Amino acid sequence: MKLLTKHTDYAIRALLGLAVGEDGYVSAKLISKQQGIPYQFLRAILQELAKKDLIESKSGPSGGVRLTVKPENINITSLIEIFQGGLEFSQCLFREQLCQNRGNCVLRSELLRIEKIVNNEFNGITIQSLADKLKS
Amino acid sequence: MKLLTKHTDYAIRALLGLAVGEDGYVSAKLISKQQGIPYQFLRAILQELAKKDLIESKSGPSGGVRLTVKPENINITSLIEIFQGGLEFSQCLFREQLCQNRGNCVLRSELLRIEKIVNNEFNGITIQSLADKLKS
DNA sequence: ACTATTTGATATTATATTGGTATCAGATAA
DNA sequence: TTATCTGATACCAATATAATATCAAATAGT
Repeated sequence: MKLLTKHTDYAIRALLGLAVGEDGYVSAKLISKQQGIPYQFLRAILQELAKKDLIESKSGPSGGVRLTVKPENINITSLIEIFQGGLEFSQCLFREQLCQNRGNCVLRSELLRIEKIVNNEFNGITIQSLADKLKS
Repeated sequence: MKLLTKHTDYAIRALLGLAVGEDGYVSAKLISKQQGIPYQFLRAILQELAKKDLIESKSGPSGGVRLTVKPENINITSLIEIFQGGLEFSQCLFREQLCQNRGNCVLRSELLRIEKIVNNEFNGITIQSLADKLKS
């Protein structure tokens, strides 16, 4: 069971690469090569990050993307939100009807509790904190 | 993103039903109806639970399944283990090669840390504790 | 013995999610 | 003008999950 999808995983790697690298625009092509991320897949991810204004882009030669937000202000929770629509550990218990029996509900409340714990943990992990760990 | 698959979800519901219900064998047919679980799907789940000796079964009319383990000794972590092979939040970072760059590793250690927290929480949730919440 | 009901075992299909690719237009630096 | 880049979008592939179907063996009641 994966907590992070490839989208989120690659987004973290790409942002981490931008954070620790030189200033200025970096092309998707280069990031793809450096981080071992499939090119077209990465492109889609970067476009999404640009839409959410975490990075900005420039077309043409010497173009690429660069951070617009400080690495310490980008946490994993927000990336999970963007690429996975949040965690929603208990969604499976809803489906069409909403809580057929009480048994669902007692489990659901536990799942929501755990979801909060995990979200809180991810809130504390930022691109900067990962970059710091990388250096040490 | 679902933390529990339907297998685990249904297993919890079925066990919870057995725990709060009358003693003696209960047929899959009845559990299926009571808990709103697809019959054949439930059968497969019950067979798995029987193999793991959490329940025992009897064929024939008036047959069915019943608990062999006290509800307080069945926790969610063990069910996740049976039906999902554990959580393994960080598996996505391995794949074929093992840690292409250091960036993976710093994230991986965080995921492992969170995985432990979640496993610990699920360890504290048992069929009995859910049954208790159900009554209150 | 016969029948209905149940589980054991196993194969198969369906659906949803995730992961990845391809294409073409528009921007821009040299 | 050309090569290099992003924006937008459509599409395909692989995998995991969810669900169904079938048949043999066990067993209780008659």
